[in-house]
Amino acid sequence: MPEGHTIHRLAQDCQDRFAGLPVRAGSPQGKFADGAALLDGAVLDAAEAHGKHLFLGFAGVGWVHVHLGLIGKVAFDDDPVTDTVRLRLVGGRHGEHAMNLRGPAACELITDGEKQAVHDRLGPDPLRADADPEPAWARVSRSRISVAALLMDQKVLAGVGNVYRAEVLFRHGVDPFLPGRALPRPVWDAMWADLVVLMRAGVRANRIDTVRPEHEPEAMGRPPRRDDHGGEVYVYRRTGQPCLVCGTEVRTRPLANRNLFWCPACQPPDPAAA
DNA sequence: AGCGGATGTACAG
DNA sequence: TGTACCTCCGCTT
Repeated sequence: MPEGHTIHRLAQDCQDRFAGLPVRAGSPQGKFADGAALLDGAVLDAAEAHGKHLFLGFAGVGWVHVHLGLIGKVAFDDDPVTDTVRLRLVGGRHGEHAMNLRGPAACELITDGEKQAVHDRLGPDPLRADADPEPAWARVSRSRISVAALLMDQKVLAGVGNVYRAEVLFRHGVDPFLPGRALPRPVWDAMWADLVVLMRAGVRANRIDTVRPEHEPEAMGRPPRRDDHGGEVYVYRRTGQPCLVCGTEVRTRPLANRNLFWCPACQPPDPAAA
C-alpha cells in the first residue's frame, strides 16, 4: 500500500472523519494501549503527511506519528475490529467513523520537537506545498549513487517508493543505473514536475497510475491490469512481459534490497540512443 | 499447513 | 551488506 500518496490520502481521510470532535481510542492488539489511553477523548486538530510519515495532532496530547513500513495498513469505517489492530479511533458526530491501523512500523506519541526532527531528516516531498526541490537536486547532482537508489533515499526526496521510482524513470527514459551526477538538470526538473502530477493523481485515486492515455489498455487493445497493486503502470512488477511502448521484455534486478524494474530499450545506458 | 513476497526502514557488523 | 520486524495473501504442498 504505502508510498507517499497513500499517506497524504490517509491524512485527508483522517481529517475528514475525525477533525474537531473528540475521538474514542483503543489498541485491541495492546501494543499501543498506553498511547491510546492518552488519546481517548482528545480532539484531532491537525493531520499532516511528509513523505511516508503521518502525523495526527491531538489538542493537549501531542502528535501520533505513524509509519506504515512495508506492510502496514489502514482501514476505515466498516472494517471489522481484529486482534491485530494497533490503533483504533472512533469518531464523528454519532460515532459513525472509525479507523483501524494494522502492522505499522511506527505508531507512537511524540512532541513538537520530535516531529520537527522527523521533518529535518526528510528531503522535499513532491506532495507538500512547502516543498523546495533545490536541495534534492543539489544532492542528486553531486552523487555517484545511481538515480534509482537516490530516488528511494528519503533524505534526498520524501515519498517516492518502489513503484513511483520505477515508473518515473521509465516515463523519462532514464537508465536506472545512471549516477546522479550524470543526470542532466532538465531531466531531473521534468522528473520532479512529473512526480508532483503523478503523486497528486495518486492521492485522488488512492492508487498508482502512470500510464499515459495513448498507452492505456483501451487504446492498446489489451485487458486492463487488475492485480493487488491495482493501478496501470509501465514496468512495475511486469518482469518478462512486453514493454507497453516498444515490446521489449521488462527486466528486473534487486537494487538495495528492492526489485527494480525497467525497460532496457526505452531506458538505455546512453540516453542518446533512446 | 506452510512458505515467500510485498508500495519500507533501522540496525548490526 | 545482511537481517529483523510488522501483517496479509496467494501460491505450493
